[in-house]
Amino acid sequence: MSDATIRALSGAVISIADIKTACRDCSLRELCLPLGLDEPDLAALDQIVKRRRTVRKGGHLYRMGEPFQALYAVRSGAMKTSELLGDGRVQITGFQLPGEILGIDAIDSNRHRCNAEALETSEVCEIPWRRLEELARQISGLQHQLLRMMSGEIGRESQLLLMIGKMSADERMLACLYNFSQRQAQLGLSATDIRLHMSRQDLGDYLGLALETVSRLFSRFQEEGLLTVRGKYVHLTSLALIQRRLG
Amino acid sequence: MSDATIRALSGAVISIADIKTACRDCSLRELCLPLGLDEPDLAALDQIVKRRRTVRKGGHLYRMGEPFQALYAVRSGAMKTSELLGDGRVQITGFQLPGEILGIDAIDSNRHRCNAEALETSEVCEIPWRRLEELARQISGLQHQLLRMMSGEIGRESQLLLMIGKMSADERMLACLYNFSQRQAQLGLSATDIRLHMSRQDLGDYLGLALETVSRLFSRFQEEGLLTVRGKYVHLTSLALIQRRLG
DNA sequence: CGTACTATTGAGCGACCTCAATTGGCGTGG
DNA sequence: CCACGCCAATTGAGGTCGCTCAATAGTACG
Repeated sequence: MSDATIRALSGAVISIADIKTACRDCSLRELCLPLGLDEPDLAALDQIVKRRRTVRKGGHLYRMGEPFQALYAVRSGAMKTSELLGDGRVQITGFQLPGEILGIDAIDSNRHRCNAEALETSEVCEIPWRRLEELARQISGLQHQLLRMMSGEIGRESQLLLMIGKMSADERMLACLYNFSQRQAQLGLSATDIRLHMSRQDLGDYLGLALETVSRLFSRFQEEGLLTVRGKYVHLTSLALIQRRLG
Repeated sequence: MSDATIRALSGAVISIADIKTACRDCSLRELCLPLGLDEPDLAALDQIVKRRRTVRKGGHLYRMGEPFQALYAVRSGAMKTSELLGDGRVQITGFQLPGEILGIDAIDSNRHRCNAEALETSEVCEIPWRRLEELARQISGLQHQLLRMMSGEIGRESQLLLMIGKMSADERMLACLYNFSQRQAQLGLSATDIRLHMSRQDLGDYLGLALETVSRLFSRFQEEGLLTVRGKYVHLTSLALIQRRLG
C-alpha cells in the first residue's frame, strides 16, 4: 500500500516516508513553493504532495508531448529542460537546482512542451496540478507563491533571451557562471567554487554556443586569470572582476 | 471625478465609458483574461478593471525598474517589451497584440523588469494587480485563466529561445513571420497578408539579428518566391511552402 | 588496463555583422 | 504643389566571431 493510499484512507496518519518528505521539515522550504506559508497551510500542502520520486542520471522526468499531470519540485540533484527542433538541434531552456519547480510551461496546453532530464541522480517531489490549483484557491499565500514562481520563470527566460540574443560568447559564459555562483550561494554553498552539473555540450546547448567554444572560453578565462577549471569544477578568482566585465 | 471614483462610491453605477470598456462587451473576451468566465464573474472582473489608457506611438506603458502596480491587456494597437544591456544593446522579448497581457514578469520582484512601448497608438485596459490576485482567489475560472496565460508566456519565451539559440537567420525570420500569420488569423485577420507593426530594427532586436540582415532576408525570400514585401506589408505566397521550410 | 566517452586544441571557413552609400517614403514648410 | 529634409529601408563591401571538421588528450568505468 502506497503512502498516498494511506493518506487517502486516513488523513491523520503520517508514515515515516511522509515525515521525510514533508514540506514542513524540508530544508528547502524557504526557497520552494512553501515560502511564506504558516503551519496549517504547510500541512495542507503536505497532504497533496504525492510522493518522492527518484530520477537516475540521464533519466527523464517527463518528455515533450506527454500529458501534464503534476508539477515537480527538485529536492536534490539537478535537472535540465530542453526543447528539440526536429532535426536533432537542442536548446536547453534551463537548469534546475533544489527548490526549483519544473513543469509550469505545460499548464497552458495540458501537454509538456519540453523534456526534463536528470543531470545526475535526483529526487523530486510530485505535486498533482489539479489539487495544487484547487488548494491555491483556498490558501492565498500558496496562490501568491505559485504566481511568483511562474513570474520568476518568465524573468529567467527573458534574461537568457537577452544573453543569447545580444551578448557575445564570452559575455554569455561569464553571465552564466555568475548566475550559477549566485544560485549556489543561495543554497548555502560556495559562491566561488562551482560544480558544473552538466557537460560542455549541455552548456553550449544552453548558451547557444558550440561545445568547442565553451571549452575554448574556459581555457581563455583561465589564461586571463578570471578562473581556474578542473573538469566539472570551476573556481572563480574574483566575483568583482567578473561583475566588472559584465558591465 | 474619475470613473474609478464613481464606481468606488456606488458599485452599481456604470458610466458610458465603463460600458465601452466592459469586458463583457469586448470583442476580445475569448482571447483575453475573461476567457471561460460566466456572466456574474465577468461583472466582478469589470469592477476592478480600472480604466482604459491610451499610449501614443513610441510612448511607454511602463519602464524597467518602475514599481509594479497593474497588469495591462492590449485592447487595440500593438506593443513591444524590451530588455536593455547597459551599453544600449536591446533585446525585444515580445510583441503584444490585442487580447494579450503585459506585466506578468514583474509579479515576482514587484518591479518591472522590461520596458513596454507602443509600436503604434494603442489602448490598454489596466488591471490592478492587488485586486486581481484577490479576485482570482474567489473566482476559480479567473485563477485558472491567469495561470494559463502566464504559462503561455513561458511557452512563448521558450519558443523564442529555441529560435534565437538554434535556428539560422532565415529560419528565425520565417518562423517569426509564420507566428505573426497565426496570430493575425486568431484575431480574425488574414493569415497571408501581414502588417508589420514594427521596424526592421525592432524585428532584428527581436530575432537577435542586425537590421540589415532582416532587410536582406526579405529581399531573398522575395527572390525565392516565398513572399512579397512592400514596406510594412508582407504577403506570404504559400503558408504550406513556409511550413515545409521550417521542417 | 583497455574501452568509450568527454574535453581540449588547432585550422579553415562561412554566416552574419559592421560600416557606408544609396534609395524610397512621407510630412512640412516655402 | 513642389522641394526639401528626415528617417526607414535597401544594398554593397569587407571583416570577424564562432562554427565545423579533425586530431589529440584526458577521464571514468568495467
